[in-house]
Amino acid sequence: MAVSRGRRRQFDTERVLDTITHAFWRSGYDGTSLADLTSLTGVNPPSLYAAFGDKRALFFEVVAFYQKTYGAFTVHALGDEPTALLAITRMLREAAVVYTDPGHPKGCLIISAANGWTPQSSEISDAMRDLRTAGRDAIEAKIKVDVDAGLLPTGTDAHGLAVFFAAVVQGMSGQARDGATREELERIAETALKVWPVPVAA
Amino acid sequence: MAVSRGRRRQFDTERVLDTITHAFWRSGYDGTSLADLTSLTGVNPPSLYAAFGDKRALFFEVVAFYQKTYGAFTVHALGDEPTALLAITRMLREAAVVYTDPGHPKGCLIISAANGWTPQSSEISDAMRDLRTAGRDAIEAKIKVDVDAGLLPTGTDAHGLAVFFAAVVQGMSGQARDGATREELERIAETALKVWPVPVAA
DNA sequence: TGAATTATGTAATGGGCGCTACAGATTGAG
DNA sequence: CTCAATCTGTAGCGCCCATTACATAATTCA
Repeated sequence: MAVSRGRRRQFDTERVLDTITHAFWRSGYDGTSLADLTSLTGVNPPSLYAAFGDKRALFFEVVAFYQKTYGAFTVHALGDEPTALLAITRMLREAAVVYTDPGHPKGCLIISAANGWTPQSSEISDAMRDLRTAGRDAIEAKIKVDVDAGLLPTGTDAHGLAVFFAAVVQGMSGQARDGATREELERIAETALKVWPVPVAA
Repeated sequence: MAVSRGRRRQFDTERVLDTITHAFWRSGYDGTSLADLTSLTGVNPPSLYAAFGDKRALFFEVVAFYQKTYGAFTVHALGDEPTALLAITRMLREAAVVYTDPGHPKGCLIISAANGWTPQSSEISDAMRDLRTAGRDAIEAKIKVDVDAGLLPTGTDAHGLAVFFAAVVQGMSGQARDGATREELERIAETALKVWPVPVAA
């Protein structure tokens, strides 16, 4: 076993994966062709297939890469912050920054890159929808913890709030793709936070 | 001149346009093929081209039809209601109903059917983005009227509010396509309305 | 030095796409 | 009844797509 016997890979896998991530992020699953990827990366189809598998598998690798990098802020916000309010506040504020970063495509890849259009991408859009639903459920769970701890009123509708903030994030991604600025997205975030069940401390 | 000289059209144009609208609404511009449309309507490509022009022109006819029918509620809400609060309230509540109506695809066609994926649909997605921007500007104008009339505080950020509600509508459409129910969308609407600058009368 | 193994580049495959040429069908005008 | 005009169905066009067969280059093991 040990290390590589035959010819060595001529390209940097992570670098190529990053470039491909940008392509899928900008143009979506169906809108990105293998020809696009080879012309962007300089890597020919057989090498891409050997390294990542077919287009579907390649896209899932891209999603995993995206979740570890550009999209990691949501998991970090919900995981690191002590309260639901702090977590959601941080999540929305960082979304405003990331979704409008000039260094990469606008918005969120998981929200916009596959939405169930063509039959061949339906499996992929189902997976993306599941990821979005999981994010929404994570928000709901974070709120419920605070309700149970007495930090939020007993009658707080955790599910309703989670759906609301999930919609706000989805809307921020859409607005960013439509050309909204970071400042505009931050305004959306601050406005949305006004609905919080208890007064927000200054 | 007067009426038709040769063979008469064998299909009901409005009925076919409605069916095609549903197809584009469900599967998007790139995800809907001419073969799909012929199999759904029973009308063959040459007849479609004679009646509507090429795929691009057909889609624009679909958008016009959508705006006159399923999507008319936004224009009606902003045009008929006397105040910005009433207009936006009605718009969001009707969006919750329309976006989850089981009689047609979920969400909003103008928000979801063309988002700038493939090069051949970039002109179309540009047009859709312009329609979305026009809607956002209409909300902003409606708010400004109330600010000028003294119904809202002088310092009210009309643009910020408009961007926020545009994002909420966009998010509601996305949530609907992800499977959210009418009740969940209504919850989003009621929650969003809590951010209104002055207390909402019961 | 060979032989086995892995990666690469070229070029092709079958399939679906938007679109249309063409012949036949249907209608009104004369 | 004939002709011109319009619509319809069949069948195909060229193009782009994801995917891969094949020969060749690079590398390790014996």
